[in-house]
Amino acid sequence: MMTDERPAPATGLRERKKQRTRDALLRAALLLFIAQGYEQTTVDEITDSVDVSQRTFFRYFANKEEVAFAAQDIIDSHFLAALRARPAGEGPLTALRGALRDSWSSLEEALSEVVPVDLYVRTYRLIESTPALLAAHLRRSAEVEERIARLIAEREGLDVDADPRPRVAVAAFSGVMRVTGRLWGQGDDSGIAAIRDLTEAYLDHIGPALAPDWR
Amino acid sequence: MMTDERPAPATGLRERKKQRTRDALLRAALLLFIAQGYEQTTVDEITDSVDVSQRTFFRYFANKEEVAFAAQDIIDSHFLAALRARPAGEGPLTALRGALRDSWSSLEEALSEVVPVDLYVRTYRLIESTPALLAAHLRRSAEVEERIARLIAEREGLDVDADPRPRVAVAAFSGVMRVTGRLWGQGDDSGIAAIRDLTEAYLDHIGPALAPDWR
DNA sequence: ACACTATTGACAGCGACTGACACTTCACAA
DNA sequence: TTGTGAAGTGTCAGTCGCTGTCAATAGTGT
Repeated sequence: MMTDERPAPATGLRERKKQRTRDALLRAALLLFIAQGYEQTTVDEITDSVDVSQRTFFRYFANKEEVAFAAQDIIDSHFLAALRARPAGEGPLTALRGALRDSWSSLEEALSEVVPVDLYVRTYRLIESTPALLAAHLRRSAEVEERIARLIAEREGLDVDADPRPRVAVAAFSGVMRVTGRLWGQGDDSGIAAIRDLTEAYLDHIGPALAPDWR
Repeated sequence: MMTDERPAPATGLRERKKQRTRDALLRAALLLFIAQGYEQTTVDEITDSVDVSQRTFFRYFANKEEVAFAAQDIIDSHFLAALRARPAGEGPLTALRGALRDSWSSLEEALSEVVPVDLYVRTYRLIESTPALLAAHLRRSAEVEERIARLIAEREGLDVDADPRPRVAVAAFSGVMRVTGRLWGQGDDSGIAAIRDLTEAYLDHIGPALAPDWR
């Protein structure tokens, strides 16, 4: 659920052991999901392949869904961090686009510490094509949007609940990102560069698309 | 799941009986959801209070969620119908706003044939505040958005997959509607007029919010 | 009145998830 | 180094959403 704090130095043997089982569960789950589909994979299958009890799985992940969003968690907090790092002088949309660029560039590195990048890409496709996961994804995204809106409002010294602009801007921005994310998942080119360029291109159309007349 | 066709004249006694059990299940479920919360209500409770078997419930509704969206179904198809009815000459955003107006005005009547309006309002609040239902709501909305985008593309004689503008425009528009829907659910004034005015006001901010600088 | 078939109830079973409790294993201090 | 407390885990039993099956019942058209 979007951890903001770093996992702490991990001192004892106990900690390391925990980390290892969590990793094992995560990878086993994602591989199984990709191989057989999300709903076709039972929690028992996951835990059997890691040789822990089913109960243990639910001690690490609140539910079966959550394991599918481990990578997305990182991406989201990565973006939020990038946004916070943008210079205060920038306008809202400039900051958002800048944060997008920044987070794309350093993403692969941060991501691969937890999950191989190509595994993430295939997981993302799975999320987009599995109704239950897509629903969870959208709900999570809504939470992130709210946080982004608050950040933007803060940058501009506004009250989110009084001025509509922060939420409206973020809604438009996020809407475009949803569209490009979906298209990326459906398309052939699954590289990080592809989604980045696609998003940039679509963001450029946000102005023209809102013109009263397209002709 | 978004019925486009009218329920047909309903001839036989059999049909009427079916309709009655469906209605009974629907109302009983919504009342229980509102009274005790969605997750705190079991399907058995619903069916017991209508005196049918649990199996019957699942013959009328694919899952427990679905029953919560019966009203939303009507609203969505109502809006789509309104959009289709807008004159071809209008620009995309004008048509969307027009459709919004049109559907608000005739909504209460169409809605109350299935569910009392105040029951719907309380159900909506429940959806917004119940994570599982919110997720389902967002996924359903995403489907509606796709249909809207296709309609807009059709109006403008464009290819949805080639020109980004239809999806981008709809994404921005829908994003704003999500925001206002959420605020409406949180606010005190739960009348239809309130959400209508709020949405109109927020839509007016979509241009300014996208300006490079807000100062 | 008579077959025909749509609708239902009863029952069994699966999979996600939870609470309770006992057991193992690490951590830390005496 | 050893004893003690706590953290982590496994086992078991149980709830709830949901599905398949099959026999019983109740409208329908002749």
